[in-house]
Amino acid sequence: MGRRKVEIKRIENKSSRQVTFCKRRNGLMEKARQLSILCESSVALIIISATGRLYSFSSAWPRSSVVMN
Amino acid sequence: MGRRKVEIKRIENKSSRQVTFCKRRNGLMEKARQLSILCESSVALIIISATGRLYSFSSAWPRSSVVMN
DNA sequence: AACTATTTATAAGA
DNA sequence: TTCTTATAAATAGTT
Repeated sequence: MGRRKVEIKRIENKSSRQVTFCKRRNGLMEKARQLSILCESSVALIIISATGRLYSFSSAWPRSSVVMN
Repeated sequence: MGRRKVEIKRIENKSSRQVTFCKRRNGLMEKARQLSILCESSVALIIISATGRLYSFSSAWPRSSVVMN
């Protein structure tokens, strides 16, 4: 969704790769949030950047879907 | 993204909630895959439906980002 | 960091 | 229900 259609392969240019990472990471987190709310589902998302930084999202995790031992 | 703008709140109608779950779940998984490839990042995604069915995606998880004990 | 042209996702409809 | 299409949303390249 942009000025050009992009192939899904590693973005070679470092700075545009970082910009894309930031934009798409935010987009993915928001979509995860929306899915959990719209469809009352549980969603967990973990992203680790190439530089080792961690980003995560988790909806509430209903106790009924978790087996307690 | 559709014929109408939708509010982000639980979809009351059961069948349209299921249809939306299927569409958005697929969309989210695909976006997760794209992010991991485009930006050489590690992405893990877990989705559990209201009926308890589990769906997941995980990119390759580089050994260098995992601490082995 | 903000903008906008364009692509992509998807809500309704067929 | 599987396919279509109008429209909303995301985002690639630009400023």
